[in-house]
Order: sequence, then C-alpha cells, then structure tokens
Amino acid sequence: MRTTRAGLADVARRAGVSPATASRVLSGSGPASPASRAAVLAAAEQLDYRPHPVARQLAGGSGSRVVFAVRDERADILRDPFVTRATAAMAAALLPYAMGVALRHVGLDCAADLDELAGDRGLAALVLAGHDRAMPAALPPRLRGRTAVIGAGGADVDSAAGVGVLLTHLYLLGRRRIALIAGPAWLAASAAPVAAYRELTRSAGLPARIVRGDFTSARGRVAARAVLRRWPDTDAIATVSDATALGALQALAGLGIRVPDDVAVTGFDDVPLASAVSPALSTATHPVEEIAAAAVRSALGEVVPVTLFPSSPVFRATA
Amino acid sequence: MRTTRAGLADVARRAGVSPATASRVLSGSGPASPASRAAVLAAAEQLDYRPHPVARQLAGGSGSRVVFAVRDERADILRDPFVTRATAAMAAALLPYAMGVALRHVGLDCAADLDELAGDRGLAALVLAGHDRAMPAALPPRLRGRTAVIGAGGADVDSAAGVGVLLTHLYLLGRRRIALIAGPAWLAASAAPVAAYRELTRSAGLPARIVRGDFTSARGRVAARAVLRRWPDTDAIATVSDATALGALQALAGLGIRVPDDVAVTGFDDVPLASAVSPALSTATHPVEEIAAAAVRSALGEVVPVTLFPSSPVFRATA
DNA sequence: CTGTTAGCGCATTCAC
DNA sequence: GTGAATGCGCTAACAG
Repeated sequence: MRTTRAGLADVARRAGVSPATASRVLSGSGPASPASRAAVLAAAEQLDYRPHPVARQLAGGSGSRVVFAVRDERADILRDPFVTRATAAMAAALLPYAMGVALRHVGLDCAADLDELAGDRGLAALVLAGHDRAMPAALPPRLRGRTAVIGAGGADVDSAAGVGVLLTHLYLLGRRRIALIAGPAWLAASAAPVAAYRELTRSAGLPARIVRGDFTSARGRVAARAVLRRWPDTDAIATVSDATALGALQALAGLGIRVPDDVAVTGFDDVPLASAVSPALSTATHPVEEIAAAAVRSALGEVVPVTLFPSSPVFRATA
Repeated sequence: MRTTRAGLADVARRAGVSPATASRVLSGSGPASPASRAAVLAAAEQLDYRPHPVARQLAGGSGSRVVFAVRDERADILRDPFVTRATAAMAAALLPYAMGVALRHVGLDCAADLDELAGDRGLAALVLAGHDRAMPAALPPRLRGRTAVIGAGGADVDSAAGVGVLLTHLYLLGRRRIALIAGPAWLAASAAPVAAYRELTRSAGLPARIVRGDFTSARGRVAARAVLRRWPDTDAIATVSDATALGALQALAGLGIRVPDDVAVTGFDDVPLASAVSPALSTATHPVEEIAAAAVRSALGEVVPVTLFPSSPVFRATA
C-alpha cells in the first residue's frame, strides 16, 4: 500500500517523459506525440493517478468554487424550494469538476455585493438568479465571462410557452375569466409569462386580470383573495409558482370555493410535493437539474447552447 | 485603481515584517507580538488584502470542498426536499470558509465509493447522511476526523422527543389506535422514533401498529392503505416524514376518510409547503439549517457541542 | 517572537 | 514535440 498518492512527477518518471509533457497530456491541452501520450496515459493508469484539484486550480488561476447568488428582497429566499433544488443540482453538477457551490443571498441593490465577489480570488464562477433586466450588463469586469444567469436571458425555462399551454388548457376547460398571479415586477423573469397571458387573453377576447405575487404561499393567499374580491366571477387562477398556487388553494378553501369546480388553479414548477397534496396540483414541470447544470457549465466557460428549457404541463386535479 | 490584488508579500512589506509573520497574524495561528500584529492588520486593512483561498488550501493541504454524500437506494434521493434543503444550508454555511459543497449519491453498499472519496485530495471534509449503525466505524482512515454525519450519532434532531410530543398530542386528542409509518429499517435514524413509539404505546396500553415507509409520498400512500386494511379502526397515523404524511393524506382522501375527523395525521420535518396544503399538515419543525451548518463545521474539524437539535411540534389542521 | 528556507502539486512560459 | 525553469500565493519547518 502506497502511503502517499502518486503525483504528476511520478507519472512522468514512469512514462519516461518530463512533468511538463505529462501535464500536457493529462490536462488535455498542448501538443504531445502519440507515443508519449500513450506512455503517460498508461503510467497514470497503473499508478492510479488523480490530479490534485487544488494545485491545479492554483497553478491555473481558476478558483475553486462556484457561488450561487440569489437576489431577492427576503433573505429567507435561500429556503425557497426552487433555490434549494437548484443549489443541490449545482452541487451535483460540480462533482466531476472537483468544485463545490457556495450559496449567498444578495439584496435587490447588490452592486456592492457583486464588487465584493469580484474581488474573491477563490471564485471560479458566479451563478446569478433573481436578476432584473439591467444587471447582466452592469456586472463588474472581473466577473464578465465567468457569470451565468438563471432566468430570463440565461439558462431559462420557456415560461411563455409553459404558461401559454396552461392557459390554453384552462380555456379548453371552458374557463373564460382567468386571472393571473404574476411574479414581482422587479424580476426579469416575470415578464415573459405576463406577456404570454396578455397575448392569449387579448386574442381570445378575455378580460385581463393580473395581480402581482412573489414566490411565497402567504402572498398567494393574499393575492387570491384580492382577485376574488375584485373580480368575483373569476373561474380560474393561473400562477407562476407552485407555492403561490398552494396559497391560492388555501384561500379558496377558506372561502368555501370548490376547486376545480368553481375555480381552477394552476401552479408552475412542479415542486416535489405538488403531486402529493390534495387536490393534487396541476402545474408545469421543469428540468431544474438540467437548468442548474447548464448554468454552472456556462459560468465555468463551457459553451452551452442557449436554448430555452421545456415547460411540460402536468394535469392533475386542480385544473 | 490597482490592477492586481495585494498579496501577502505586499502586506508584509508595508507592515515592515516578513511574509511569515504576516501569515501568522492573518491566519490567526502562531505567535506574534502586539506591535507587529497591529502593523500587519493595519497594512492589510489599507491594502484591502484578501487571502487567496486556493493558495491557502494548497499550502495548508486542506482541500477546497466539502462533499455531501447521501446514501440511499434511490439515486433521486438527491431531489428529496430534506436533501436539497440541507445541501443549500451547507452551501450557505461554507460561504465564510471560502469553500463549496458538492453533492453525490451513494448506494447502500458504498464502501468502494467511500474509498474513492478518501483518495480525493481536493476533499476538505465529508458529510454523510443515510448511514446505518455500522458505517461510521467502517470509514476509511483518511476520512477519519474529517467526516461528520447527519442523523443518528451525529448532527441530529431529537426525533424521539419530537415524535413523542406528536404522539402525546394525538393521545390527548383522544386517539387510541395510533399507527406509525416508520422509516426504512436500514437507516440508523429510523430507530429512535420507533423506540419512542413503542415506549409510549406500551406505557399507555395502546396497540402497536408499525409499517415501514421511506421518504416518498408514493410509499406513504401505499403504507397508509396497508395500515387501514390491516387495522381498519385506526384513528391516527403518525409518520416520520412530511412526504409520507402527504401521501397518507392522499390515500385517506381516496378512501373517503375525513382528516382529522376520522383519522388524524402527523408529518415530520415541516417542509416548506406543509403549511400551504389543505388541510394544513400538523408536523414538527426542525432547524435543518443549523443542523447542516453544525455538520459542516464538525466535519471541518471545529469542535461543535454534540447536542440533539430540538424538534418543535406545529399543530395545524391534520391533527 | 521573528525571519529564512522550502515546499504544496501542477501549469506554463520559453528555448531547444 | 519536448524538457528545463519559473511561478501560483501562501503556510510550515527550522534556526535564531
């Protein structure tokens, strides 16, 4: 049993080449003859060589961790199901990179926080969520090229299409007075669903009933009550988050309104327990794991195709 | 504007001491005279010095990331609400350490995986969840002292007391035929709640009705149906996970059984949406953020008091 | 208590 | 295509 792990020097020696050559073939960059390439690979195999991630990061100057910065008014956004799920997904995606993710909250006015992050030499990349339209352009120079964004303009779900399908479904169900509990106005990602809603209601000749929410169920309760107070004949409520939808369901239950008989409800995101509530929530499911992984890879400099991720409707009991 | 960040050498030069002394005071370890300490601190302040985490980790040989390994039969345990929440909490707790967390699943038989982790020189610490009783003792030597465990024997919630309070509550509600949907038998953390249940039913002269579940709502549905088939007069179902409880609620709804009138139900953990379902779930809330932070700190070698974290009942609508 | 001397393990200039 | 130096930024061992 070897007491200490084989290093690059050991591999090089065994392969009969210099450490530089060994480094070139093992790190995949730089020229190398087929012969020495094979020798190095074989030696690495035999010695069970594993590069030392930290040394590699120091020498390469790349930093060792990804920071996931979530912008929101509330600090407890870090407990939001979407945030925890995305964080876990990044943590899983970073495993093969020998890196990890750190999580932090930043307020709506976060220029100073971003500057601080820009000065962190241990930072490999930054993933940002909760941005508004102006932020990506206002990033500190040092962060440029190593920042990815989750939501509008970055790794994003096709929320316009997703909400569109849900709204269409409600329409086909015979609903004609559909309200939307939208996301907060300061959030860039809020725009697409609202646009989709406006477009569909306009073209179908339906009234537009929009109320702002956030991503909490408490706000969903309040918003649903507001909707029914203002437009008592509402027969469907679409939302842009499951938490909001569940809050709305509670409000409706409290008002003695039957779901979906009197009012249909749709969520968005398909949180883990959306299928486990009763009535089970109709919503749209999103590949959050893939989105988070794409964001991480993009932030780390890989070129990932900038496609919108699909939003697939899941029709359960509430709509 | 300085084009490159101040390094330790710059600080030392400005403070009129050697880099070694500067390192000693800035890293907090090693002796230093009050005079040079003050000088170094002042210089660091003026230069806005930030240590380079990666260099520090390389020189110190400490590794740069924490791996959270979750042991379970299913690979999609990584999407479990508790796991994602704990992962996010660790990611947040690691921010000040300039480290990050990576997430990985390991199967029930994970000796090989642990060996592989032991060979990773970038690993600062390991946090393990889903262990059985034998695992902590069977850890590879290299992992010793830098591994912490979440659940029985490590950073754990006082689940015996927590379940005990819930059961007592059910008893005080007049329930006398209380079933328990327990955790999987291979899990060390499953033991305490079962013991508490057995103790309480025995001392109160109640029948013991135990069924095994896991942490999915699907299994909760099945288990609840099994309970009612086997003991049709059951008037309460206690569980050890909210997902299980929500599954049970669905099963009961499907059978036309009223909650809590006919059968009361309790969950465990207070997932974000437990309060947002209707009927709202009675459960116990746990400081997962603190637990995860304690696990991380412990794994990194800090001495954290080994206390059980409190389990606080939250009585809502289902019990 | 302090400075000097060596590395930590690898990537990357350069010459050859 | 290859090897010999040099450096990444800091900590740790030693001698003073």
